[in-house]
Amino acid sequence: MSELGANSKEQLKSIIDRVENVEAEIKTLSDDRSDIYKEAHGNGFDVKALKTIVRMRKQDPDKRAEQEAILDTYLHAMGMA
Amino acid sequence: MSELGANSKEQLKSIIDRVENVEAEIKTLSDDRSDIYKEAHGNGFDVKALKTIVRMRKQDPDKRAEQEAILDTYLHAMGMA
Amino acid sequence: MSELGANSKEQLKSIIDRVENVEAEIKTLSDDRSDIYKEAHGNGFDVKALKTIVRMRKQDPDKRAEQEAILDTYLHAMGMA
Amino acid sequence: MSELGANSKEQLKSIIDRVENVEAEIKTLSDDRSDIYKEAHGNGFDVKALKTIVRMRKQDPDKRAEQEAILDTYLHAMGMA
DNA sequence: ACACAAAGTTCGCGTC
DNA sequence: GACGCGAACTTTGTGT
Repeated sequence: MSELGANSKEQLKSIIDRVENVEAEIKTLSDDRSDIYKEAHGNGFDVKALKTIVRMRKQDPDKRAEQEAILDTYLHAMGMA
Repeated sequence: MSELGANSKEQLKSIIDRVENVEAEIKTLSDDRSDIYKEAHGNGFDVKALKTIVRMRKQDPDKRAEQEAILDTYLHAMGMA
Repeated sequence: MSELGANSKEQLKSIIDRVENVEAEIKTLSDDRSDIYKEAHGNGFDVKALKTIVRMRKQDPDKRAEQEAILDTYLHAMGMA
Repeated sequence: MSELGANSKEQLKSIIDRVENVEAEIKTLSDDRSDIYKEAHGNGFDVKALKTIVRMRKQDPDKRAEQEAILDTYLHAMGMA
């Protein structure tokens, strides 16, 4: 099997290293988020609902309204609304 | 319909705010990672292969722990430990 | 290292085999479901909304109402409703 | 608000019905799997270890495919194939 | 009841 | 823009 050139080898190592570094940082922040939710839960908040709020605020309002309209149409057709 | 007291309301806003802040940071880092892959692609690397490498390096330690866990717990289950 | 008795060995093989068989059947059905959604999509339906309907019909109405109430409270407190 | 025509309404009900049927079958099989593990547990097997074995057997082929994919695509990326 | 682990589901990206 | 792949999130089960 062929060998990698020295330059490519160094490049490869560097890429992997940089990716793993940012992923480690992401992991830290993700843990921070978990801690916030845990604290909120300790203060009596419903975590599931909190996550729903965050998700809704991320969505584009127009897109959201459109999805809602489709869902309503289907719900109505199914006799669920 | 149930109302939140002024304190809870502030707490709620604070929680959402903190979560959105960490998620913004996560987004930044996630974009950084994408950029690294973009650059690597520009240098002739196959991004899919790079991601596979990163994933495998992450799984290797887990895999090793799993192997040991199997031996331990399974031997125990069979009454040999 | 200890050896498994012949009986236990056969039992073990049987267990693994039976589990893998049911998992194969589950996979088949899961693929069938995907096909149904794919066909629905081809007929102009919004798959995301369809899945929402299915999920809602699975939920206990009382539980659902309770979750809705909490969410409404939070939404109101955040000035989103 | 938008209404569904009679045909679409019937189509919709049919889709939901078919999905719920396959999901019911999936649920049955999933329960079967649980029963197998319950029975195994009654015979002295460690369920967690059994699940680990099943999971590893599932991952092994993936892993092998991954190894080959790495070689192929990575060599290609490095201009060696 | 809580925390941790695993399964299943959903979302987004790159590809064709 | 349809599709498949891989990652992220949600939810369910389990052990403490």
